[in-house]
Amino acid sequence: MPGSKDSLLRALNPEQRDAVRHTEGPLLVLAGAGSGKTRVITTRIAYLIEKGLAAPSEILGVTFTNKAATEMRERVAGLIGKQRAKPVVLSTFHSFCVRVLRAEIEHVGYRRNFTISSESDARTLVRRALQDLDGVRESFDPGAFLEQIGMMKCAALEPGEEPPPAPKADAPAEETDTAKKYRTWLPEIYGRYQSALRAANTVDFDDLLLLTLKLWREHPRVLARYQHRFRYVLVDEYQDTNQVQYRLLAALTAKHHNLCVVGDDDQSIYSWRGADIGNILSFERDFPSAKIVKLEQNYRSTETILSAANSVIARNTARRPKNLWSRLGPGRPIDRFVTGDAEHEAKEAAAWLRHIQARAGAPYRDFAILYRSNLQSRPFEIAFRQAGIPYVVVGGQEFFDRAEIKDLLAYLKVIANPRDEASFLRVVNVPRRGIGDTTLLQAHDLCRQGGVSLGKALSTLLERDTLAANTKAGIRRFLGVLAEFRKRFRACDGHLADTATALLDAIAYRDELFRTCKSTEQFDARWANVEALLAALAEYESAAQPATLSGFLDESALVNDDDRRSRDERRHTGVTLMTVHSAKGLEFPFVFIVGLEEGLLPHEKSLRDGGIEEERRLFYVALTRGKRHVTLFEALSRERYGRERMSTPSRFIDEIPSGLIHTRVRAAKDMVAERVDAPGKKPASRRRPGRRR
DNA sequence: CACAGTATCCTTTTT
DNA sequence: GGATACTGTG
Repeated sequence: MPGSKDSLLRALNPEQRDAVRHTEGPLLVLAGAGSGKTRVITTRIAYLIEKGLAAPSEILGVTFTNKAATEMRERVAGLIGKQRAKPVVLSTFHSFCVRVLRAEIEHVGYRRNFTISSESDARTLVRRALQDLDGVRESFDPGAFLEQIGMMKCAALEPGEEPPPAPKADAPAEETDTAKKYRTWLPEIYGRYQSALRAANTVDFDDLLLLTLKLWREHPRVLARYQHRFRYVLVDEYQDTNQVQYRLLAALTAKHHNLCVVGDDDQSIYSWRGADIGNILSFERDFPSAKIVKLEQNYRSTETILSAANSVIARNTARRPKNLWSRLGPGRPIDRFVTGDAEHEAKEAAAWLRHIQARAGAPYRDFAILYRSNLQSRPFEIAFRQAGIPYVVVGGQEFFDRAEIKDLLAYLKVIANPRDEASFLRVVNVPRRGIGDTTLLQAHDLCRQGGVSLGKALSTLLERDTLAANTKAGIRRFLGVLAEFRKRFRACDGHLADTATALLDAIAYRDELFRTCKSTEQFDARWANVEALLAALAEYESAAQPATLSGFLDESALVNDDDRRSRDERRHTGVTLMTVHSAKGLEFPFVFIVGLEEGLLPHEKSLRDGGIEEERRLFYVALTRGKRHVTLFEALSRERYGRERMSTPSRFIDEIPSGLIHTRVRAAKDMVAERVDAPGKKPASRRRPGRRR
């Protein structure tokens, strides 16, 4: 019977059992790919509850993705029942921090109705900081600053402090002039960016963590409440934690010391987001008396796949040695296809998929196409559609990047948070109200003098009577709408979707959209997006306990479309197309890894930054997603920067013992010849003679 | 002030 | 190839 302690343990191997039974004190579970780490976490949660060591609400399980959080919730529910599982707090770091901050942010100098700034809001803020800084009209890239600011924030560094050294060791790379320029301006830009966020009562993703840490630091009594509440803390994918997350965990568990982290240093693939692989490598130093359990039996992949993966990852130096083994038999060799270009690659993949399907009788959902970057999905979508193969593309932010969605969300944000300047500026003149740059410039000056919101500044301008009649009318209408809907949303008693619909009516957004669209098809598509957002509002409304506007906005900032669905709803019948990053934690009987070329996997940007080991881990993650069979694809030529360019095979292919791979060249002979003879953009030394026939 | 057309930039991965 | 910023014109 599910539920009893013994039956919980019976399903585990000895090491897994060790990990579950060691309940007190710090514990590191080094869980190799496919070794049952989710099973350990969920069983451990169930065990703590069954043994009466903690009430469900005293357990906190932290993950990186919403998907992982829902999956864990479902599995815990499967072990102890839905009702008892409910009070267990299972969420991402970011969602957890939003919860904390919604209740306590006033302690650290923000208002409770703060909004979370989107990536594009953030870019706008940095761009403005750059513009204000006249004298430096060099062409700085806001994104580059944002990236570095993010790195500093993840390391818990303030604007004045020394940025973290580039985390990669293998390429010392002397500093270029541009890099130097960026470095000199970084503190200034970071400082301005941060004050802009603060003045707008907005926080970015990193602030969610950073401000929670600050809150706990500066208000020990607040921290004590959380320490008291969460007797047991479990962390999934610990290898992906950054410095701030590490400190949050250390602070939170300083009282009970019951911190259980599960991870695999070989699957650390988020250093670009500030993840610090050192956290998992030095766990026992950070948390003395920690117990360490290693899980090395793999229950997922064939021996062929595993030995390929093992020999690839063995080339990395910064890792804890481990040796994954499996009892699932050798299985089939890894297949590899050399194709002509991206379109050809996709067609061959479709044909190969059909072939396997016919032979193995596998349903579409058993297949996954894994690529390095989202751009690569297109040709596969086209080829699969042509071949009549159903598919689902996972990821890509697209939906929230649509102009109409950004507009609506900006309206909602500026209604929730009147100071949210980025959102304000996005919608003041949507639809056109005759409020242009000149007016806003005046308003801006007023803001700076008076420290008031843009809305206040505009109404002051109205009184001064220096504006065109048309502009004044526009301002009145806009401010009127904001005031009215602030009131209505406050009083709407959970009827968010209806109120939002009324808002759209009030600003005649549908007409505006129709006016700006070139064709009716385009209009239909874009209006459908708006309706999808309204539907999301309605869904949130019926799911959330108290449904608030802020709550919805938090969710739309932190939860992507795919995460919204439960595992059942996600059970589709198509082939899965996604990035290797989003495949982490998943498994498929048949995995196709595509675009195995130098510059793509490993990605050229990582090559420049010297992050080759992380790229190797990425390839390792991709390989270990496969259960029965893995196929590798590469194209001899690929469009890059809008131009067709020859490519060389990924170095990682050669890191797999050649006896495990079976290569087939499907590209035209002359293309193959051309590649071999091509006057090298890449050094010829990359190619080993005789590998291709 | 609005719009259209041109110039210019970049392109990884995601909470 | 594609999005976004800037420019010049109506």
